[in-house]
Amino acid sequence: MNIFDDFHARIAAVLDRIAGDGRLPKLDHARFVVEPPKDTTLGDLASNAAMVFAKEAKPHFSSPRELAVEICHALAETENVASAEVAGPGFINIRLKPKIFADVLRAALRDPANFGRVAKGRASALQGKVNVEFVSANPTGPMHVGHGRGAVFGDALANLLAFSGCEVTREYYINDAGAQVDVLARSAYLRYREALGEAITIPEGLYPGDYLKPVGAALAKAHGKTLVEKPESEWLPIVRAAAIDAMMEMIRDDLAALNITHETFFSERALHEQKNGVSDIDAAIDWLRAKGLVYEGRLPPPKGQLPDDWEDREQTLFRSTQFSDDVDRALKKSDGSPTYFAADIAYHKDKIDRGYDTLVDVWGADHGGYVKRMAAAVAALSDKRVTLDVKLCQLVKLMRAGEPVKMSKRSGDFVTLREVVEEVGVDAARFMMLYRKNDAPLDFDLAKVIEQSKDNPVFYVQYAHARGKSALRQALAAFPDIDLAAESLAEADLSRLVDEGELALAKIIAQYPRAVEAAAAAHEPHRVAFYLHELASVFHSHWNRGKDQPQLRFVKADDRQLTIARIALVSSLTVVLGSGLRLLGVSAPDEMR
RNA sequence: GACCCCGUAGCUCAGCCGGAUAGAGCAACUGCCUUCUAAGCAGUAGGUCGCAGGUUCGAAUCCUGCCGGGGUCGCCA
Repeated sequence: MNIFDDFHARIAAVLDRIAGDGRLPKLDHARFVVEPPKDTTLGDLASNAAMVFAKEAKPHFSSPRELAVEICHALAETENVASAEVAGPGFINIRLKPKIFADVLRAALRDPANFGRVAKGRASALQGKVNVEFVSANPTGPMHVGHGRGAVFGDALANLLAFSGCEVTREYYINDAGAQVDVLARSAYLRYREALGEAITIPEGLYPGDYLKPVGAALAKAHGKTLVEKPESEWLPIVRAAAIDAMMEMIRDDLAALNITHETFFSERALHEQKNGVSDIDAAIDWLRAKGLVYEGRLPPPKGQLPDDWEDREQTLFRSTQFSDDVDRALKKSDGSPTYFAADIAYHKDKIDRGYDTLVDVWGADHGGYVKRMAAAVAALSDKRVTLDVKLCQLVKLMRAGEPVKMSKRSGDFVTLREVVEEVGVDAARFMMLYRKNDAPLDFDLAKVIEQSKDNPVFYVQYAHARGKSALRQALAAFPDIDLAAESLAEADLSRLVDEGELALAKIIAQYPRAVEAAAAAHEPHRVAFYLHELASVFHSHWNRGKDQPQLRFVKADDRQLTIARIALVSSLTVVLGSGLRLLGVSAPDEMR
């Protein structure tokens, strides 16, 4: 139940009726909004409908206010409207009867799992099949904190979209082709020889981390000394495959520690494999070539700093400029092998062929320069049917009590994601990474996120949930026979909720469906985190009023019916906190210990 | 040189498909614990929304140009 949707529809109906009289043209209802007013004393809902359509209304309405007046008159006749007034240049401010908020609470209590879910067919952006590709860390070592941010972001976004009616696939693109997995293989090979008793030194350019030791040991166990005698061309594919498998297993474990699982793992290497003499990459390039979007040509040298080894040469190019990229992009390296971009084209073509309507790619900010060409490729490959939304996650700066944590990748002395999760816990790690817009840098303070105080938003929101549950326990202690089940509380006489603090809580609970929908449509999970923080704040505030005014406390030992009504309110609060935290992948504890 | 992101309170950031007096947390200051968990709450103070133009009835929000910070810039992934 979304009261904002409800009134959007009511206003749309009024506009249609006026249009039926010939006093307005057919209007695009998506242009106006119904939202909470800036100042809650103005009412419960506000709409800009009359102002947005001022131009269209001009022939029959001398001012936006005049149109607003007519809309208000019509709305005042509809259910649960206490008043509808025009304000300022033509705002429509609506005050609702408390009954509608009681209805909202009942909706939350009767179907806790689905409260806030976006109604089917509501928003066109929230339908169909969506592929969320995230993490896609190279399988060359353990995940670090930056990977973790993209991981948590992608996972929460997938949760949100699934909750909002999309059919969602979580996907991981394994970069298991190219030079760096060969480097991985050579590094693992050294560890293999080490496991056989050789003394090794790891040269510059190979991966020095200890995490390859078990891979070497496993290889030694499986192959004995047989690989030592083979030339690199023979051992490399064997070692590489084993090392990639081991790295992916490690990465999956790292992700599992954050409660993240992907439905699909897609191998880049598979795109390079020849089937009947043709790879998927060849096929994708041919497909584009048939559309006239691939040609042989020369690229101007990059401006600014010219690479040392720049050589002007003819190459295979994709006409990404036809899809508003800045230059056409190379598809083949100088040795004739496909570029990373060419593989990515084949990969995205595969996703499009699998029938997705929307593709979301979650990348690190250092890939920003890659967005335009990928968007161009998806537009070309799908004839502009499929939209690609690339979400760039900015860097995470790891801090400890205000001081940056020193990290040096060179010495292998960097803090892994796993270490962070083990230190602060899944809940804190996830919440803090989502309590920031994805394109803003994030300071992650290891000391602060485990602090149990209101300064820590994770704790603050979880504490609100625990506090709510505590109130339910207290109610049961006072009235051992009451039924705390949500569906029973839904039958409470909610007209007993008349205090302004109680109503304020009900009103913000009523905003949950709107917050979820907006977050999902914008692909911005952080909005849910901020909403929950605000909800918690309203709750803590009301709770504390009970200190000076005992009659406002949730449990009234001398008034069973009032207690049940208030407990119903608290229960719907925990429903919403639980629902929102679940979307973020953060637990909602019944008590804080 | 080009492209992308960012610039909002002392600090960290919300708000941005235009809407009413620009918000929160921290830090500062003042109050509230014989408690349904003070692990919290109430209040005070703090702003040329980087600068300058433009569009509009209306701009933190959209457009243009600057300034500052970060990122990226044939074959890396």
